Amino acid sequence: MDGCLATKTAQEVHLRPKGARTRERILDLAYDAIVEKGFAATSIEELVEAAGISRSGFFYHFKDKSDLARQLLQRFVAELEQQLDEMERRARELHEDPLHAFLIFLKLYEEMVGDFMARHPGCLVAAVTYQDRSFDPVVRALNRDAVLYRRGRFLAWLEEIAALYPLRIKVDLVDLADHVNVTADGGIILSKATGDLAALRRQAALMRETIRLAFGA
Amino acid sequence: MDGCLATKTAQEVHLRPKGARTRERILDLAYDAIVEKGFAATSIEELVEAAGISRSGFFYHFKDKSDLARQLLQRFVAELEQQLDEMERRARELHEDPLHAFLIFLKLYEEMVGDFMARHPGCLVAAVTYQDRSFDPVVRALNRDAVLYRRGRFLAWLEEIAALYPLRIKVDLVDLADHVNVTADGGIILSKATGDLAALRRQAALMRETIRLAFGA
DNA sequence: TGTACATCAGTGAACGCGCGTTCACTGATGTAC
DNA sequence: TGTACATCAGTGAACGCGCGTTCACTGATGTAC
Repeated sequence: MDGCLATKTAQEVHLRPKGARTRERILDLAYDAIVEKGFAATSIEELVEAAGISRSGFFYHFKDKSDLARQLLQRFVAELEQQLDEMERRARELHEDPLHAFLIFLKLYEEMVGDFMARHPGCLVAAVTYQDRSFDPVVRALNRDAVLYRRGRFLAWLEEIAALYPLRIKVDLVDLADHVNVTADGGIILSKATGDLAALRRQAALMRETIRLAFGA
Repeated sequence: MDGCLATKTAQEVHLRPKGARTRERILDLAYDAIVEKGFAATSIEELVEAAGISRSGFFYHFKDKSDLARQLLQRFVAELEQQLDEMERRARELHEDPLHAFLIFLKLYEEMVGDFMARHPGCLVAAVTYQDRSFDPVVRALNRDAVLYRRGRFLAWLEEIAALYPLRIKVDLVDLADHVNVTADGGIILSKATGDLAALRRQAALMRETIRLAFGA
């Protein structure tokens, strides 16, 4: 979850072959539309119209509508993981101690979600999760694996911390790891539902505070 | 959000007029379907087939598909508020002190979400929020107001507490109030995405712990 | 450098299906006198 | 208690539209010799 937070890496867009550019444009349009109104309510017609190609041009790039969903989620998950990797790298660089590094990471995370809502209409993971049965089993499995992977990422880090700092509250580390994702997903829903775009960031800040307190820092 | 957590009050079902019973059955079926695959992907055809009536019978009970959404959300919000009222009443009854009453309330809340996932496929508020543009403005406004109402409910209680107990962490009370909802929504997404149905309850327990620590109890 | 062929990135027309919605009608139940 | 009428809770057939998908074709670009 929080899966939600990847940004577009639009670099060197003009050097890529034409077909890849069109494909990316369709994926961008599909992302926004799906997160706004759902997968079933997003028609191929509206996407190709916005992309400026014909309906059959779509089927040159995607086998069918399910294929669009699959490619979309794959790209999204890859970009997010890359971004988290980069943030973890920077945080670890700035502090040797795993707890302080994690708190720096969460500060970066907070900043990331800060402008996230300003740029994105929502979170693809939440959208997929909430229209589960609209997607084929491959997409559903992809989604589940991505969530579990992030759980594992944070859990490993938290175990490192717990080896050095005693936990001050009665909580399983798995749940603390999930809490990072839960805050992002729930925060995005809160922001979307209320229209208070800054709410997500404030929830991320509260989450960071919770982690800090959990280890008594 | 957490809006998600209402249960059906199926009492005296046999005393109500026939039409009302059919209408309720359609609403129940629509709820499950919408939360599973989304509003646009849920067809009137499948609902009436499952309900055992004809397609035109549907339009006797609902003006159009938007009307179904409106009635559904209205019923859902009303049931949830009623349930929260009841839980607050019981909690306040068990302890005079607002902080301890709130912690009792959160324990009840935790229990409620505990079997929630076992009985429900998801949360209507999250579903509506994530297919925002599939719904008409009335439904969207209804959704926003319901979320803000719950924010207000928890905020008032937290202010009562804060007048007696100093806050131990640097957080706005509004964000702490939102945190209750955020945990529910995010937790449901986590549970749905991973298939780990107990995850939601554990997140609720963590949230309670956070509130407890925030006031240094 | 020129020609032959292959691949890329599409077009345009057509398809059948399922969807939301309407409309004229109906049989069962409730109510007034 | 019986009859007249109204309302309730639907049925069945038909509608047009938009959707996802297919198919035969094409003009531009890239590659081999």
